[in-house]
Amino acid sequence: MHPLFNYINNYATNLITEDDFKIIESYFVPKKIKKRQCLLEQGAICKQFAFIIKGAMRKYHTDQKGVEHIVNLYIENWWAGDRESFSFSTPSAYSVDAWEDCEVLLVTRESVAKLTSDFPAFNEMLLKLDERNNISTHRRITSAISGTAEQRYEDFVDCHPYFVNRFPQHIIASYLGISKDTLSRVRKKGLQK
Amino acid sequence: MHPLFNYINNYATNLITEDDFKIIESYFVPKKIKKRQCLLEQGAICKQFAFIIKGAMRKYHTDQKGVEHIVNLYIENWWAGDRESFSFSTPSAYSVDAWEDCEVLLVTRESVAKLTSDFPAFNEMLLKLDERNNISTHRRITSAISGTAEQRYEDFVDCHPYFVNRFPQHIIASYLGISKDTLSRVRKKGLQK
DNA sequence: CGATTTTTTGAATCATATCAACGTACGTGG
DNA sequence: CCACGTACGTTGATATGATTCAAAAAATCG
Repeated sequence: MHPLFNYINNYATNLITEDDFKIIESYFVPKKIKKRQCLLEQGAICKQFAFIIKGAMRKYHTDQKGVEHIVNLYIENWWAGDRESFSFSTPSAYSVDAWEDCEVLLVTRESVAKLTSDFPAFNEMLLKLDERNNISTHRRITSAISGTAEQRYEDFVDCHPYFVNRFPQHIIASYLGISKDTLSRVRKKGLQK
Repeated sequence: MHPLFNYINNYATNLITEDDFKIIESYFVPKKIKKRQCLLEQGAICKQFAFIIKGAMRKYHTDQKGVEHIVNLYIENWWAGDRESFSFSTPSAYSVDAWEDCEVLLVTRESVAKLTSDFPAFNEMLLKLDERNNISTHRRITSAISGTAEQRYEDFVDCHPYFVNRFPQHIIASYLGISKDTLSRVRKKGLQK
């Protein structure tokens, strides 16, 4: 079955049929994104969200000094994009690019609005997605403000084991807000236990 | 007009009438919470969310060493509670208590479900609230992983000026994940500019 | 295989935490 | 109105965890 079909029905209580899904699917535009290619560039407006069928992506902010800070990591069955820019059509503070070659489905804000009103299941999915997102970012903040580098890495491994072997350490370090050198030492220390 | 009435219509596009609001209001239970009194205790299940009419509250996590980490601050026209525990009836990792004497309106999960299905405006409000929350926590994470203590305090003042004179510095320091001593020094430095 | 990316490691440095002491402000009860 | 306690803020000295930088080692990829 199509990953997006499963994804929607996974979240919804009023399941969609395969016929429904054909209509839903027609609102999405398939695209291949090569490694390092951008879906969104900092300063631009996020015109579409991407549902990842295959591959891995990252969202990052480049500061005044040119340093990239990884804000989110994404793999299959995740949505990639900048919500603020997408919803309000404001210039994004983030870039999104492919870390691996990707296959994604793109959807515009207008399509989302249409799908939301036509398909209760789609609406429900978005709701739960938002809820889940809220909860997980909340946890991430708790970890970020209260933990040491070591604790934060442990929390990360607990919450996102599927990222650990999918992204290199320096990317994960940036995601955690610590340096790659520190992460290397933290991991070494962890292994000795 | 009632603050909650304004709040809902502020977010909704299909406004509610005053008659609608009388029904909506009937689902809420008014309560006064004295300073330092808990709405939710860590380990308990969050049975209700509080809409704050008057006063200020905080949410915090107490770690193994007994140190409190402030996770959220709330004032008038904010919702206080732990979403994860509220939605999934799991023990909460957080406590919520009153920092000032408060007047709140309590609502249960069942009432929220009923209100959501009966009043599209209420549903819409919750959606936008979630969206707004997602965006602001996202910004907070960006600030937390990429900035120095000084930058993080500046971001905080930018985003939440109304908190600055409402909560003491040691509370704000904890919210930012820095020590009260460091915050004191950061502020001193800031004044000299 | 060579080229590139990623990881490791040590040494020096820096930012922040910690601790303790003191100063200040505020509110309450006498 | 004063005296006291409590909470809050500031400050210096010191400790510590994390960063930075540079270099080398290891892994990955075409």
